[in-house]
Amino acid sequence: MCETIRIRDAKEHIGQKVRLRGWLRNKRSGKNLHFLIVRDGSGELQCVAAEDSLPVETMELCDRMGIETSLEVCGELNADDRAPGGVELQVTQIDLLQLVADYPITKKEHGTEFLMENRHLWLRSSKQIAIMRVRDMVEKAWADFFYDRGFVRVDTPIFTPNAVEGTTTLFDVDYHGEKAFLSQTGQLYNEATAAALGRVYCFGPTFRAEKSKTRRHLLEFWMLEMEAVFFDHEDNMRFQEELILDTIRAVLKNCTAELEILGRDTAKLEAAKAPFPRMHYRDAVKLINDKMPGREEEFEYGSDFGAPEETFLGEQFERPVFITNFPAHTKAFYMKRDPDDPETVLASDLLGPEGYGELIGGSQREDDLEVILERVREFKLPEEAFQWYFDLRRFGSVPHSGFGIGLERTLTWLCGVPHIRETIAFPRMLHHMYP
RNA sequence: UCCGCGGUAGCUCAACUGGCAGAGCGGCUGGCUGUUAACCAGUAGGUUGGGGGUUCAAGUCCCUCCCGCGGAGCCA
Repeated sequence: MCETIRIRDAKEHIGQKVRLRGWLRNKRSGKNLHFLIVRDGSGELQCVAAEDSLPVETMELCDRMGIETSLEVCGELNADDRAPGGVELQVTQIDLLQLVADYPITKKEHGTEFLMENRHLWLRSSKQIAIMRVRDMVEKAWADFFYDRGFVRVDTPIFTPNAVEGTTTLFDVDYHGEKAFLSQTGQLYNEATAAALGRVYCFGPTFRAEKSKTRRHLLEFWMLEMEAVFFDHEDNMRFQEELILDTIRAVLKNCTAELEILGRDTAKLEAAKAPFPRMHYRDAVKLINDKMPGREEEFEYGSDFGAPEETFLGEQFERPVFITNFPAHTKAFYMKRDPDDPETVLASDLLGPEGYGELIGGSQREDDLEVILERVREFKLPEEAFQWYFDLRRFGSVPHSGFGIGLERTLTWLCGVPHIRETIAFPRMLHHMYP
C-alpha cells in the first residue's frame, strides 16, 4: 500500500510510489501507451500507462475511460521533461470508481449558452478553477487587510424593511405577511455598528432587481462595505487606494499560476500604482465633451455617467481613477455636501482601467441631523422608517466615511475576464437561475 | 422595457440571388511506443427553436410566439 497524496504536492514525492484520487481530465492514447491527465482539485498530473508494466485488463480499461471518469491511480512519480509540469506518474495500478463515456464538455470550443447550462460541470475546467482560486485569494486578502487595520467584521441583515436608494431596484419577499426586501446595501447598518466599534465592515451577498443585462451586472453579487469614524473624504480615498494596491499585491504574489492560465497581462495590474488620479466630476464632464470619440450630443452637466462614459474615463489612465464631487441630486441622500462646493457631494467612484467600470463607490456621510432630514424629504423617502438612523445623528454624531467594493467587478478586472458571470460559481442573472 | 444579432447533428459552425442539409470536434470501430486541445482511416448521428403563411419547391422569404447573446437605462 502506498501513500495517498494530492497532486499539488507531487514534486515532493519524486521517486516514491504514491496514490492519486481524482478525475480523468484528458487522455492521449497509443496502442501500447496511454497518457492519462488526472486532476484531483489541487492540480493535474500526467500519468503514463504502458503495456509492458500493466495487465491487459488495465490497458483495456484505459481504452474505455472517457473524460471525467473518477479513479484512483497508483504508481511511481518521476521527473521527466516530456511531461507537462516536469513530473509524471508511471502507472502500476488503476482502481475505477466510475466509468464515464459521454461527458458533455469537450476539448473544443463551446458557446456561452451551452456552458452556462452546464455551469456545474464547466466549473471543472482550468480557467474556471483559476478564477475561483483568485476569488478565494481576494476574499482572504480583504479579510486580512481589514483585520490588520483594526476593523471588525459585523455582518448586516439581508432582509430589510426599507429601501435606501429607491424601491424599484429591490427584490421583495413576503416576510410573514409583511413586505420585506432583499438587501441592496448594508451601509446604514454599518454606520450604526461603526458608532459602536469605530471601524467596521460587512461582506455578503447583495441583491439588485434591475433589469440589467450586461457583462458588468449580476442580480446577486458580493459586496464588501466598510465604515470608519473620523475618516474624511480624503482618508476614505487613500484607504481605498491602499486596499486596491494590497489586493493586487496579494493576487500577483499568490496567484501567479492562475493568472497565467487566464492569460492575464500582469503588467496591466502592476501599472496600478499610488496615487490614483482624482478627477472632479466637472472636469470629467469637460474631458468627455472635449475628447470622447464618436460623441454627437453634448454630455450634460448633472447627468450620471453611463457605461460608455465610465469606460472612456477609465481608459484615460493606466491606473484606477477617482471621480469626485458628483452633483448632489445624482447621489444618495446620506452623502455629505462639499462645504467648498455645496452643489456637489464628498463622494467618489473608483473606475477601473481597461474599461472595467466602477469598482468602488464611497463617500463621507452627512453627520448633521437637520441636513439629513432635509435630504430625506428632498428624496421623498419614508421618514418613519429612518428614525433609528437619525438617532445616529442625535446621539454623538461624528464625521465618518465609508465605501462599498464589488467583489465580482474587482475579479473581472484582476482576472481580465470578459464577463462578470465567470467570477462567481453560480451567477444569478436576468432570466437565468439554472443551475 | 427598448435597440441590435442569433437559434441547423451531442458540441462549434457552413449551406451564393429559394433548388439533393455539410464539415470539424465528440461518440463508436480499427491503426500507431512519448503524446502535449496527440495524430491517421472508417462509421453512426437531423421534425433546420414552436406555430402559421407565400411558392412547383423554404434552413433560406413573410407573420407570430419562445429561447439565447450583445448593448442601453440603472448600478457595484
